[in-house]
Amino acid sequence: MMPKIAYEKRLNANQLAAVGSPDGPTLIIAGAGSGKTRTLVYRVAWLVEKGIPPEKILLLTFTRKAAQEMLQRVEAMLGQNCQGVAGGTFHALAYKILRTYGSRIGLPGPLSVIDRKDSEEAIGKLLKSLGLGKNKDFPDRRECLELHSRIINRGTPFEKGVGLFYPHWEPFLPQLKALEEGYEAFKRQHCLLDYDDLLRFTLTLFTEVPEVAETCSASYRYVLVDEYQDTNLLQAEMVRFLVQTHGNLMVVGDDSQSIYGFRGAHFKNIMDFPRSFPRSRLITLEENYRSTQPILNLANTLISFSNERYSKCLFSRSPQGLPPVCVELPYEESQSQFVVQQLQKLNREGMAWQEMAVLFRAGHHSFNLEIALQKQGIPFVKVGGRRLVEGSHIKDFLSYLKVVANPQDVLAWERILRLLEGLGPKRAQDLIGQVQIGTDWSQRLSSLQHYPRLRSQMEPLESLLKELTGEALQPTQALELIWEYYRELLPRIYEEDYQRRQKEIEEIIRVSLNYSDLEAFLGDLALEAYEGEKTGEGGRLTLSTVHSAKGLEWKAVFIIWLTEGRFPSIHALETAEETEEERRLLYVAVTRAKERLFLTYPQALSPRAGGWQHHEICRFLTPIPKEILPRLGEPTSSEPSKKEVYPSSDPDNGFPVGMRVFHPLFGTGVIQEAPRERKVRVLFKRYGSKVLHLDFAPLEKGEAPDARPAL
DNA sequence: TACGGGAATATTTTT
DNA sequence: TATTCCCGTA
Repeated sequence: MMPKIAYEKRLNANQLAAVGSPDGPTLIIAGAGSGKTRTLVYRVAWLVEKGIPPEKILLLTFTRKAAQEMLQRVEAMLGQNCQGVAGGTFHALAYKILRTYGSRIGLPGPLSVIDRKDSEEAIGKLLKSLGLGKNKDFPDRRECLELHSRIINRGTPFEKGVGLFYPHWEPFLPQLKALEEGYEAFKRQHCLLDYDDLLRFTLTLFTEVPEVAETCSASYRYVLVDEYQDTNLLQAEMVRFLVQTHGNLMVVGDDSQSIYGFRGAHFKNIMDFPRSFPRSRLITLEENYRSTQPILNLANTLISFSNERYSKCLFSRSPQGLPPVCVELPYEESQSQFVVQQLQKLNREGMAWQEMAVLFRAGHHSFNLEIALQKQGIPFVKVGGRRLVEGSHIKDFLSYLKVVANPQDVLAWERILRLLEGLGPKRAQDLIGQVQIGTDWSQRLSSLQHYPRLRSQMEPLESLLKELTGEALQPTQALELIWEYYRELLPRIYEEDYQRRQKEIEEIIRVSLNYSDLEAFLGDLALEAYEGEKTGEGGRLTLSTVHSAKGLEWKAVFIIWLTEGRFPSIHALETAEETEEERRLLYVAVTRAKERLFLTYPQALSPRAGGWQHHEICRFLTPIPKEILPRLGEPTSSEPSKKEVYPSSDPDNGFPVGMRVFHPLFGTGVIQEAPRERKVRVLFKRYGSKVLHLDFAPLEKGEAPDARPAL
């Protein structure tokens, strides 16, 4: 059969080599913008054209959306349906496998995936029952979960992990250990899996039941993995099992874009590929089709200061272009103003909103800008940061469905119960108890009849649950029944903004239309693997965290908040390794831009600390020559005098021992001692004790900071 | 016990 | 900004 696609005309030599790779392992090192996605798309098309049944191809991507988009492109090229191609994230695949074979390792169904909020909830309960809840020095539930997850994803034994990653919590080791065991027991007892469990148990399954691994592997003939630099050890192991029967593996990645170290990813994975898979082919894609040369010059310079060795130097076909600029501004407000002005200017010059993006290190860095955009009526979507399914109204709403899918899910039961008026944490806890609420829920609920206030609320709830469990319903049908019940409660709970929340619930119902299987629906929601709003929806500016911007591109890109402590994040500077990852993160951000790139930073932090804190420009930009990165904006001379910021110069610096202080980056802490002038030792709950220069303001109750200087 | 209201507090990144 | 904490009241 004549191939429909003229591969030679549409691909460069290296891309072509990759697309036509013979069987066996292949590693593709693909620089930013080098047509990595394009190559994968053509590879899938090529395989299908060669007669490989689509369902024998497994495409593992970082998000479900990425997989969907690639497959759409394949279909467009071939004019042929490729829905059979298995695509999605490692976590989604793991969940599918565990639902099928989990019973082989003592995980009989139903299995519910719990998200981070649920995990925190569970840990919070345990903290309380272990009597650790009120100890202020003990890590809170969020911190406990972070510790737990980090240790699992690094594959470290528990005790060692605590000492290694969280030495200042080592005194609590026995309690932490008890908590850890309690958490594992809790999940197992109630058939709950957290994100880490999905990968962990899949590996356990593959290891302990080899024939399952073999079956899974044999159901595919070609495995393709995108963003391989961001896989962790567990995921790499999973891949190894999945290709064991055929060895046909193609991974694509870029060591310079490894930005998920906090999740245990290490670019060592990609470096070790040739050793793990002997006789593998290596193909490098260096030609950049995305950005102009001035932007690439910045990217190349940026990464050249890295301590680690990188092999690539990006070069472009479009040498012409405006240089990127770095703009210093006095305050956050001025930064927002500047960005808005430039956006409007570009838009007037003919650039559509969807061709532009603003990127930042952390979700909340865009708050101020969002307000400014709203004022100006600039349409935008925000990606990353807060998640739809983590809203408490969504969680409440879905709880009714969750208990149908998994009657053991006490987290969902508790939510349902607590929505009843007159039923608080205590009674909910009593009802649920330590035992499984399980199938006898109706009996338990009827015990509520004793409380007069609750009696009238019981009837609707019971009949809802009966309807839901009565006959097998489609997810959408079930949700509509629930909505009938829940829509009454919504305005009562969220008086202010229940309309926004109502819209979000309707969005969830819309998503459910694509599903006929309850578990799959809930799983995809928890794994963020559903198709949200249609992609390519027109006319909106994108605001995104850098992490969520991975793999995407825009004509004009703004990167904001390039100050020490924000970008790079103060939380990521403990080790040189973390700092290097921040550098790569900036590299990723910079390489998103096709034509225009603006880097901005305000010189002062928000005035919340009671004074204006002078802030340094991001360390990665300091050594960049002006020819590569021109600087705009005058350094402001309005640095506040020490007297304005620090109210007194008492012998103890005005910071007496025991006083609570607020540091804009470390949060609140307590002064332990003031050993020298202008130096204090402060104990921060989260970061332990630190000696700091007096560069922050005391926390004065009730006293608002001075009015902001006019811009 | 539940719950309202006001204050405190936390904000890295994602599955 | 938005959740979580804490306390007084019913």
